[in-house]
Amino acid sequence: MENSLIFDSVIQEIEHAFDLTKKLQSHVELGSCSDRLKELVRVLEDDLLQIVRSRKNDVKPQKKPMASLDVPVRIDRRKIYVRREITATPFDHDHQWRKYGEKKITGCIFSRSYYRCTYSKDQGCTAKMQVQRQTPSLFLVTHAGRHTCRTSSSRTDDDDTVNPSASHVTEMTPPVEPFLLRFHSGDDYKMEEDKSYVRKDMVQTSLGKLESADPTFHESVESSSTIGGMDSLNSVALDMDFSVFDFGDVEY
DNA sequence: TAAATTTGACCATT
DNA sequence: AATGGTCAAATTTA
Repeated sequence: MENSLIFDSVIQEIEHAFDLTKKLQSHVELGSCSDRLKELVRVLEDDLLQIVRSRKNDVKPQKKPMASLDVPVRIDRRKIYVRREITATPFDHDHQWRKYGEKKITGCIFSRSYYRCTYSKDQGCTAKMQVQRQTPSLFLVTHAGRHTCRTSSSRTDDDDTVNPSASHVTEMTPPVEPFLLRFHSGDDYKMEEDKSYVRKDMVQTSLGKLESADPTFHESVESSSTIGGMDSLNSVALDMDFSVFDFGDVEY
């Protein structure tokens, strides 16, 4: 029980390292670094990728990793229940959400989106949700607070319990088509789809809705001929379906 | 035209 | 000053 949580946390850290390495590699590839250095970074990235991939061969944590995950840990009034999960399908069919903000987060490629319950106003429901796209196909979803609203679509629940009857999760369509991600110089990034780069401001990332980019904004590729691992990342990401990896209380 | 989203401003925290 | 969360006016969508 406890172990699966730790296991997932470690994997999470490695994935983070992998992401950082990709960043490093893009800088190295585009810069005037020695071939030796470029090679080293490639090896590093490959090694991390292998570790992430090996996860599939290990014992997967159950869909319901911990009983305690289902029990909101409430300490005091200043803290509210928070649950985080990484998923390729950041949908919540049981509740309606209203987006109220979007923010560029330092160190993150994609913007973070902020949602509150649609009925927060008329029913005083305080449930909130953040969606942070981390890779082309994975989203970190942070739920904060519990739904107190009563609507036709929300069932009995004292929800908040992670309740992915496996079918409910797996039958959902992935929010976006797989596509490649590459970094450009500086903090800029661009999407690659069919050998074309897409301008950053053309990319919509709210709740998995990815608006098809305007073709007129495509640019040709110059230097980044082979940044390996990106294809691999895609496949890895798609292999990793729903899993809960963390939870905790957060001050508000 | 009501509801939902977008987006820069605003604010609190560090 | 930088950062992240929220507000709210403008804009888009159904």
